[in-house]
Amino acid sequence: MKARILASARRLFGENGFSDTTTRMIARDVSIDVSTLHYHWGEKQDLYEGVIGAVHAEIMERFQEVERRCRDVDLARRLEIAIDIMCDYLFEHPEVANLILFGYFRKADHTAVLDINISQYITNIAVAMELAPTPETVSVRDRARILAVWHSVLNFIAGRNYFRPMLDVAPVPYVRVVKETLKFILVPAFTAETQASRKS
Amino acid sequence: MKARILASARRLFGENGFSDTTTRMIARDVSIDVSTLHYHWGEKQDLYEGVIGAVHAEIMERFQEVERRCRDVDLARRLEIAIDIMCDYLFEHPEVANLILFGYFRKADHTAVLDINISQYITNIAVAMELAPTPETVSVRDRARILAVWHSVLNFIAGRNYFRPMLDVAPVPYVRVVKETLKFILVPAFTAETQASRKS
DNA sequence: AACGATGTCCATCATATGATGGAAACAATC
DNA sequence: GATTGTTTCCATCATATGATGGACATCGTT
Repeated sequence: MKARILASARRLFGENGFSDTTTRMIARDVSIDVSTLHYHWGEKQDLYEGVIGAVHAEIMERFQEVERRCRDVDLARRLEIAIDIMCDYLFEHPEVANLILFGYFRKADHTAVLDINISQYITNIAVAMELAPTPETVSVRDRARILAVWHSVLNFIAGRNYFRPMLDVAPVPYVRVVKETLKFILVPAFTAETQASRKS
Repeated sequence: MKARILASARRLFGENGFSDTTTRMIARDVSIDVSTLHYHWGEKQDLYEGVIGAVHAEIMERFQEVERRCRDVDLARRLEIAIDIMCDYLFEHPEVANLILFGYFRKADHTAVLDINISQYITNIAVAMELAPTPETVSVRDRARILAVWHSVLNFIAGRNYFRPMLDVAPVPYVRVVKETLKFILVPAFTAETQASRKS
């Protein structure tokens, strides 16, 4: 039951955000009483943290997958692999994109465990892309650049119901358009610079 | 008074979103009673629409400025001008970035006037960049690409308190990092393709 | 000064929401 | 079958919030 509540909370928090999701909505979605929810998860905030924690763990798994599949591959291909994996994951779990973006806006204490640690994600990607040898040596520029792309992925997916009609494409092609767009923007930028620095 | 309420509402809605901003918060910010607020603006939703309307008008003005300053300038420079103008404007009015992003998530009727019409913005930029001769002829690809950059701008600014410490830069350099990052990503991507197509 | 229009505040209402206590159902162990 | 621990539900509370009605104030016009 605790797990069923978590799953429902994850979906609803993702759809409506923290404030616009009531404990009663979640309870009704699972067909239980509100007090049962509180029995298992304590207060609303605790349930929310449970959701964030689970999502965080999932994302870290995906990054490890990126790292595994990027070994002995050149930069352009590494970027493509990273985009493909993250897009596939997020399109399959679109509530994750929403949850992360909602997190930006929460006026909570951003030092808490509650927060999804974006910095960690960014650094992980940078290292997986071999833009730097270790997490400590990732430059501000590279982090900012990865961040920009990470934003784009999240926004394309969190705002899919908004942007898809605007682009006038069906759901399946939309995935393709998003991937192509990201690759189009990202790959030339990074590979061009790397080639230039290698020439010297 | 009506204007003072609007200004306060704009700031607070931008900080907290629609649901987490109460009419009492706004009233207290302007040092008036809640009923005075309702007297001037009707229900909360109407006030919110007032804010969105004002912001929308402001943004359209900026796009016209972009268009003016982009005449008789080559593509790379046009892109830089657009990024500079929009970044300067949004860094000066960061609540605008928040309001637009909050709009993505609102579960409202997205056909209403309430919505900030992103599609219109995107098309306007594409035409100003001379990626297409008329608004009707802007391709899906170009719209998606502009959209991706537009996302990045908004996220960098809406999430500035989140990302700036993460990048470990001071407020002033942060603006520079954001602009540089956007240009780094955007300019090569678009100019490379244009050059390629012009070569043939 | 009288009057009406406009603006502002106080008191109040109805509702939604987070949360809890206690009773009842259920399950496991002896 | 009794006992104990766990889970679920019903009833209820305290509070926050959107919203309104009516009284008072302010100001310009006559």
